[in-house]
Amino acid sequence: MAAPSRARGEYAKTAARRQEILNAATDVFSTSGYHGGSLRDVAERVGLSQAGVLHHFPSKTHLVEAVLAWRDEQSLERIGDRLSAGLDRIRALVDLVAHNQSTPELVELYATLSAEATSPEHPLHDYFVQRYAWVTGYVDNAFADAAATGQLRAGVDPPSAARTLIALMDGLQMQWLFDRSAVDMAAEVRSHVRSLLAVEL
Amino acid sequence: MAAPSRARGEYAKTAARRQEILNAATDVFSTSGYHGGSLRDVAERVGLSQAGVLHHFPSKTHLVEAVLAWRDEQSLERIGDRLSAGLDRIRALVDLVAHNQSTPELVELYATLSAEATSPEHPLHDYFVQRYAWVTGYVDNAFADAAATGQLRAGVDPPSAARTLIALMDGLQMQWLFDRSAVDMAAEVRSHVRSLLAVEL
DNA sequence: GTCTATATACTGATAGAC
DNA sequence: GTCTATCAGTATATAGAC
Repeated sequence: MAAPSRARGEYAKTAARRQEILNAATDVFSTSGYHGGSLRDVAERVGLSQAGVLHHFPSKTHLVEAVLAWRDEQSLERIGDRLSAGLDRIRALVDLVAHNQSTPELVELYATLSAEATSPEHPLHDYFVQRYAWVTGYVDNAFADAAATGQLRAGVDPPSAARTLIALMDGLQMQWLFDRSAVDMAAEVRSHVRSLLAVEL
Repeated sequence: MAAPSRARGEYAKTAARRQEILNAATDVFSTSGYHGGSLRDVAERVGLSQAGVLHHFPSKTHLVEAVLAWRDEQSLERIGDRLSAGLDRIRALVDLVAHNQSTPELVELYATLSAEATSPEHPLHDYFVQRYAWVTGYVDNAFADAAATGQLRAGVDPPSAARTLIALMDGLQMQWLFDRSAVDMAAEVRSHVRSLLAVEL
């Protein structure tokens, strides 16, 4: 069997470089959005030429998609132990909001890109359509589980509760991005969730 | 007294042209944002050259600021009879949400621009900081009035209720922009407000 | 008031040397 | 894997004719 022509260390170096680029790109796209951010900005931060960046990611669109894929993977690792369901899932969500308060950069990334992507021609439009569908379904299932075991206050409709909770989270993020001392996102979300439940959170 | 060198009709024509440009600019900035939208796009829609547009508005920043000033003026005319206070103010807000459902373009304009403007270097950053401060105070006052007359459910904190209501509205708009059949913004807002009140809305 | 022409700068992407 | 050089496209803004 022919061994690969490069030693293992070379691959690791490439992977590390890709990671550096993804980090820099997160910075750039979160502050300037997709349209406003440039490959040259990204390249400069990582000490590479613009063409150097395009060696690792063949286009700007590929790059921004890779950023989101990587960040989603990370979020899933945080939340995503598969046992979580029902109220546990809601608890994990509240914890995620609390955690987000320590990563304004990521919050800004999703807020900025998703707003840009409401336009159907935006390269990330389909990504965010799918993302919203997935998140809504995820939370809806959790509330439906809770309802089935009598943990939901009377009159609370799971699908509506899901839409509302996600909307609240997104909207609080906007206020928080403009003034981080103005809002305690986790506290507001926790208090809202409590108002939906018939049991302790 | 020397009369102006132009007849009244000339001024009216200029004002009409400015208005055409503002309409076109609303279109462009709402779909592409500030960074993504270009003066040439605006000019093309209104049948003018790019330099022609810059005759009426000296820069892109002036133009987008004029768009927002004009739209704010319109919104204030809708909501803004000065007698509205307390619960009436909240009712007017819910009505505004219902009305917004017939103007997706405007909803998109504010959603897109405000997300872009979270970055402090964005030309609209200060505008949106002020806007959020004003809106939050406006709603906070309404809830405080309601609390003082016993119209608020026990345990509801006016500042928190204000932040939460605004967040809910902003967040619902995002979901609605991605899929207008997925959310009934007015219904969700109305139902949320009811859960805060000790009286009928 | 509107145009054409232009200055200046920056964009994403490609070609090819090393 | 990274570079320089470059292309073609677009941007905002200005100068000056009409």
